[in-house]
Amino acid sequence: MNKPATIKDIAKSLNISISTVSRALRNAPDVNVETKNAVMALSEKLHYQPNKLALSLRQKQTHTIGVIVPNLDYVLSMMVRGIDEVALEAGYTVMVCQSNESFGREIVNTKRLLESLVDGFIVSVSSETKNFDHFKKIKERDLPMVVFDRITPHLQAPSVRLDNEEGGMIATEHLLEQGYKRIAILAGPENLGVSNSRMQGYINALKKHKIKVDTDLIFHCDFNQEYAYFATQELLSMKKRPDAIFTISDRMAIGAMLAIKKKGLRMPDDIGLVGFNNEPVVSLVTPSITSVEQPSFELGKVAAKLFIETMHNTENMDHVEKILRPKLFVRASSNRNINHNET
Amino acid sequence: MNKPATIKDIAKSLNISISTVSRALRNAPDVNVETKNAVMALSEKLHYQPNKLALSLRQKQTHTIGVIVPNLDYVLSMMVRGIDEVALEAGYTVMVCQSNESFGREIVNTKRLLESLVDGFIVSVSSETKNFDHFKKIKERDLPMVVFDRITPHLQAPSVRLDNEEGGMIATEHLLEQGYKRIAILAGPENLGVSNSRMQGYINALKKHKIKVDTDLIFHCDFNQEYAYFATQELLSMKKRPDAIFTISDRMAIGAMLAIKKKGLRMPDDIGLVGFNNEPVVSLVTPSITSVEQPSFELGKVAAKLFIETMHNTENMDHVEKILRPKLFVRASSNRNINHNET
DNA sequence: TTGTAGGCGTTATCAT
DNA sequence: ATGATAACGCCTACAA
Repeated sequence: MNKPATIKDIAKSLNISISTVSRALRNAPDVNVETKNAVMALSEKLHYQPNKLALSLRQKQTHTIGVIVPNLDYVLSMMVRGIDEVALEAGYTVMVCQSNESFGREIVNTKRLLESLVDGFIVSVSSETKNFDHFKKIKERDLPMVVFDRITPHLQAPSVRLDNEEGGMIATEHLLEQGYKRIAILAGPENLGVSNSRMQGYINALKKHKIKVDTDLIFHCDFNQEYAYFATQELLSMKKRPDAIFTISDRMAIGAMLAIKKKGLRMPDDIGLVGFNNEPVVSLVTPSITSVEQPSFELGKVAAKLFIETMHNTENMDHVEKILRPKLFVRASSNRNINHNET
Repeated sequence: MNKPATIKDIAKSLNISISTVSRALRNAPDVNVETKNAVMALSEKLHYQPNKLALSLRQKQTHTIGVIVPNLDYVLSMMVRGIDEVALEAGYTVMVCQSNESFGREIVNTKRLLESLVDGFIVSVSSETKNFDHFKKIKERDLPMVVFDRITPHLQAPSVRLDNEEGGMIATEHLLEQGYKRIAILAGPENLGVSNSRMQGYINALKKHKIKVDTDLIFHCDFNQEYAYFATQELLSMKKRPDAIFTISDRMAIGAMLAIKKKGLRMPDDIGLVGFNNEPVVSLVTPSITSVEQPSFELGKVAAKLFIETMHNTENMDHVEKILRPKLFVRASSNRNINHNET
């Protein structure tokens, strides 16, 4: 009872050939009803399950998708859940690897998944990655690959991403509408696409409103809370300090908030603050932080769907680009209207 | 160039037999140095990689560990990283499935992983699970299984967990030392082991300090922020309200904090608050929340190590139980000493 | 309608 | 030191 039953066992037990069993199981048209029933009954009884390894070996596909992500923070783990959901439904299993934002780790993960003979990849590249040769190996094997979230022009592949420019735009315009005049931006590393796009949105918004872009108000720093804290301290010690800060992630917004509080400034009165991602934490802190939401779960689903299309499609789809729209959630940190009405 | 090379290709190309190639590759002792070198060189050139499916099929093991977790929140994702770390080093690949705290989903995941022919399981059971038949199938297949974090007496298997009783104990004693007299506890669902253990620790601490346990101060509610919010509101509207609350998770602590603030009470003066897990969020809110930390990453590593031991060990290890110790991080929400010195 | 045989990529057991 | 062969579990021409 402890080793799984095989078609061979069934065949022997029923005194028929293996191929007949095989046919019956996959109910081929040309098999006698009686034998089919007999096979079905027995396979049921023995809890027969086809051996995936044998199948994969034979069919040369594992029905597995390799997913590589830089980390599993709130946003990405939601995206992965979206991917998982769609993949499962389509009969695929998902293998998730974290690169921990490390280039080396990303290479190792790619290699491991390639060795695991996944049928294709859904990838979000690490912030450290500047060389893309390891991904080219995927193409060389003719495996489908979809990039999502952190996309890059260096990779020719169908992609799914947020309209980060619009995200930067609506965040900045919101601050302008609230009457803020000197809006600073805490951007991420200079080579990171999402960061640059959000910053471009910020610049576009300013231009649209005929406001001169002041490069002193543009700050690049690492993608985390600590750096944002120190960067904000610098910003706040300028002779003409900004009266609002837009950070391109919520983690950075938290860092900025700590620096603002330490300086003794109040939000939204003295200074406005807007983050990005709309993670749960922004509504837990005081004041709650306005943030740009991206439809992460949905984005993951779209990525998986696109992958499956790509897989079933013979023609090249590298040019396909799905772009989802962000949405602003206004909260206390930047809302002068509401706050004035509060007790 | 697009299909991976096989030993067959190498053999043909070198005009030697497949088995010789196989031996050379795994550098068996009885193979001519020259041929070995030739094989090595060519396999290098062709980027030969053994086909894992074929290997697995042959050896009847996939070198894959199935991991089932109720969710991927902060604590569990750290644990999974710990598992991953050790597993990788030992040559295993990890397949992670989330049950989303759902019994049905847990069954499906078990089934899928079983079908994927994983070599064994590392499991943390969902809060909804009361029937364990699906896990018994694992045993029936003679596959090793380690349970971690959310363990249960219903499952006979080696286990790794936090000393939750001690966690409840140190949290409660800390509150007592800070001078709090009427300490309430927000516990989780009644059937959840971790919850009961932490509560037992709470009770033990009270008993140790000769304080009568008041069942009115023991509140069971769902494991999340919202329920904790409402439960706290109820607690605070008692005629003799508690002067401290110990919640068995940080999420619940946040809920409690919101209710406390809404009621206009101040922490730590009017009321003390201690959470559990030491998630990053507890140091971001105001006031920061005292919390019991569990060594999650370490716990994951221990679980994986135990798994590998179990796998390589013929004798039954079901009785083995590894217990890690918690540590209290004192913060503003319960620290009357420090806070009195603050401006 | 059913059975035979070959193959997916690998290793292990025999021979040679 | 090397080769032929069977086997892992399954599928699919092809033959019967």
